[in-house]
Amino acid sequence: MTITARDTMGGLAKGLSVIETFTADHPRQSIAEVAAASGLDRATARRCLLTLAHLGYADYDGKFFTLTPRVLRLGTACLATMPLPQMVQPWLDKLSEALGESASVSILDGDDIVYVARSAQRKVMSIALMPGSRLPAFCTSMGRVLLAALPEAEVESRLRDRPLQARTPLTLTDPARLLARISEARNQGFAVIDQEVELGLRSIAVPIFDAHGRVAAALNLGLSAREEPATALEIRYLPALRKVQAELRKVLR
Amino acid sequence: MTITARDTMGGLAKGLSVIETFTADHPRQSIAEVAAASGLDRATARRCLLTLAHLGYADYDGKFFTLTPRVLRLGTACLATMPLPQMVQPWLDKLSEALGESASVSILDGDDIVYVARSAQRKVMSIALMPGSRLPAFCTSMGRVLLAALPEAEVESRLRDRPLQARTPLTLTDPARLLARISEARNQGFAVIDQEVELGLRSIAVPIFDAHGRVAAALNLGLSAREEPATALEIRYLPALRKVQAELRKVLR
DNA sequence: GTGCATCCGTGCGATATGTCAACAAATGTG
DNA sequence: CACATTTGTTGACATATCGCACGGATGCAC
Repeated sequence: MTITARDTMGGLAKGLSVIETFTADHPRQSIAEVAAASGLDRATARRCLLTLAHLGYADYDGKFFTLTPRVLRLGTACLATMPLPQMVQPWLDKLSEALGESASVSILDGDDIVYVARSAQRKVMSIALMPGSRLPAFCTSMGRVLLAALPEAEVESRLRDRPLQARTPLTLTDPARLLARISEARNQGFAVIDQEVELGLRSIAVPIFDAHGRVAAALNLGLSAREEPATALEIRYLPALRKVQAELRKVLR
Repeated sequence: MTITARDTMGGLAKGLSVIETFTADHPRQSIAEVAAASGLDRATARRCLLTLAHLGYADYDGKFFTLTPRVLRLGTACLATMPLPQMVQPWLDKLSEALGESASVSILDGDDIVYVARSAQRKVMSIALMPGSRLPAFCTSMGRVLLAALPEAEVESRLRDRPLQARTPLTLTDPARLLARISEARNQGFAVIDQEVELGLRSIAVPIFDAHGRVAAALNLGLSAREEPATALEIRYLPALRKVQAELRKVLR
């Protein structure tokens, strides 16, 4: 079935894009700012914003709009519909407790990985990660593992199309070398990252398969960078990850 | 300024209500199911759903729709715009580490408290709480403290209007007694809950004030229920909470 | 104050879209 | 298999809404 203009609602698309214009850099916006950021006409942006305010998704002080926590319902509605988080959470808790490190599960959404479950132990990252948090896929261990599950050509075009922004001096940004690392992850069945997201942080990830053998998500451990070489992570942590991977493979879908 | 029909966008309101029909109980819905749940005409629900699918907020297999992680962006957009989580996170981390217990900050949204930041230690609750998670205000320590900041008449009408569902045999559901406990929280400046949310779980909360003296949020500690009487929590944990409360009062807004 | 710039709210014609009804296909039922 | 029910889709019409343009308000520089 082909989608025609008759089958869609422009107003909804516009309103959602308005919500997405609110970022950490632009938490309070006037009508004109939202219009500029979303590419909508001011009159249209105004209608979207007033509608959001009327429904309780936004506050309006007569000059600026801000989003309200009500918007969070939309996101939690989504998380709640995913069976994955609830299935993996007990395993994450066991894993992180046994190893004394933070364990997480994420899935791919566009160019980002999205955390869907997490069991945090001591803090090694400067920012607090939580379900819903996003990180670029290309420089994270879970991202590499998830990208490795896609067709190679797809990955290649993705890496070429978007600018890859280095987050630390160690971040790999060369598409060719990234592709090589992703291939390596595909062949080995795991990925190790050494301080490419944040200095002092290493991580190791494995894919999570469902019963059909499809990649459903990625599981990782976040570790502080020590003196031992990054390759030691594989020996020390991979067996535990593989064990959870095998268990989840039995129960998923 | 009064809001007229000319100033709003029906399509946006309908689309958002469609998103909210997706819950843990209804993760996969057909057009007719969404129409019934949202009260929209089938044709209208269909347009909303096709639009969401077209924009990548939903998947469609020809029969059922599901939400995609892209919807999470809406929620995280909201969390990212809130200055509070980032301001309080370091304090939460310090507090939870020093006491070895989980600390959280939440705000009020309607009848629910919404977690906006959390630093988890050992697990005492059966469900994983995270930023964006919701619990009913009336039976939580943070909820009591936040309700105490509202006008008494407002609280009274809220407690009367909604049915108060007991979560454990210990949950208070009598409006009059709840009002008394909320008044107590207002007078004392803190609230203690003993296994009203979940058996085995106690918690103590204080309000977080901004520099103007307005209640900006609530801060709590989640504790496992032990043999000591619940009143002992006050002596053991209140000083640390008061300290963070005082520090945050200086830096907020 | 004047001129300039920006922003908000509003009126209007053109278009998009909601509502309702009808219909065909799918599904359930005896 | 015949029948009743539900579901997805389409068409037509009334209405909502878009995008544009204008006027008034506000703030700023000089």
